[in-house]
Amino acid sequence: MDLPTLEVSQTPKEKFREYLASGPRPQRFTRQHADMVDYIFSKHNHFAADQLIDEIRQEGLRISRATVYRTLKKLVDAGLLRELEIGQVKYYEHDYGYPQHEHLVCQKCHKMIEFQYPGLDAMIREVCRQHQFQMDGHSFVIRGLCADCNRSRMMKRRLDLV
Amino acid sequence: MDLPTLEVSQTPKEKFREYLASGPRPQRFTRQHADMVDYIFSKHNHFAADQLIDEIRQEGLRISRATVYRTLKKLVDAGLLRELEIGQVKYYEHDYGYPQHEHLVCQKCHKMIEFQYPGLDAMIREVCRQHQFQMDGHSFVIRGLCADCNRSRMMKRRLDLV
DNA sequence: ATTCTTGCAAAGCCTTTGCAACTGC
DNA sequence: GCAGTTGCAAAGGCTTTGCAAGAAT
Repeated sequence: MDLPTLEVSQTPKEKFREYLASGPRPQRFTRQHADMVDYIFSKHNHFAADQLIDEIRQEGLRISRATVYRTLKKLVDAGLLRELEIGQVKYYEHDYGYPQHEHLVCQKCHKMIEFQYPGLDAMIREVCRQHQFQMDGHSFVIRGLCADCNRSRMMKRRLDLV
Repeated sequence: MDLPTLEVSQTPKEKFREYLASGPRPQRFTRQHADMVDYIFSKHNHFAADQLIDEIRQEGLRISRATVYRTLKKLVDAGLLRELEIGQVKYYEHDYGYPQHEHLVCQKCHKMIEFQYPGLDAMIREVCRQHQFQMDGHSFVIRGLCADCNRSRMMKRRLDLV
């Protein structure tokens, strides 16, 4: 978490419960839902489903793989999580209470660095207007080497030349 | 192909052959390689591996699924194709002789609309500089409904209200 | 002749799904 | 009690890989 969090009036759990209850066919709020929201909003920023499953198990919580996948989808619909597609894998991060941003992804250490760029939002809206395109979302990822990995590669190269 | 093509001095096939021949371990230029480059640069702009396999078959060319995947990877390394990751699937498009651009992807008809935005490149470089990030590439996709699909949805909604 | 490439089928990875048992409301 | 949820295991979609046979240089 690099960026400042926003003020929010409800806890994530309350918001999820509300989302589930509303709608034409109310959905139920289960123990598994509660455990997942509690865990996710106590820690993470970026995570893949598989990582989450491992960590949840280590925490002693019992939720099946299928339920984790199903609940992640609901959390995205509820506006609590954002879904990022990086490589072939879906990653998730907090959406509720956290500002929109883009990512630099290190191809070596897989670190994800968040950034915001002032003009980006206006740019996106302008492009959509020009093409009469009704935007639903976007993904913007810059791949490469982070400062640390780049530095260590430089070091290695210097040593190799000796 | 919406954007103007660039002047290039070599044919894609020549460029691929050259790429394969150079390097510490020269690779071979096979009939399958030639057929794929010929086919891809005679037609497509955007395509997934599976589409390509179907079309290649219909054209009467015989190349196995494994070889298509392996050759696509080489074509990307050679700088002839760019790889786009959209959803869980990899798409490919011409890189050689075609300018850098971004995509609007319609979630209904899966149309891909290309766009260029003047300030984008400078923006990316600026962000990388700030984070001392050594960029290798980027992907920028805006999801939503294209003008056509949006229009037809409007129509339908209007009819539903009658 | 040597080394790289092909084709096949099998495995891999991540994610989704059918179904019977279960549980929130 | 009714409808939605869980867990399991199996299937799904896309991509990669091991290996023996084949082809380019």
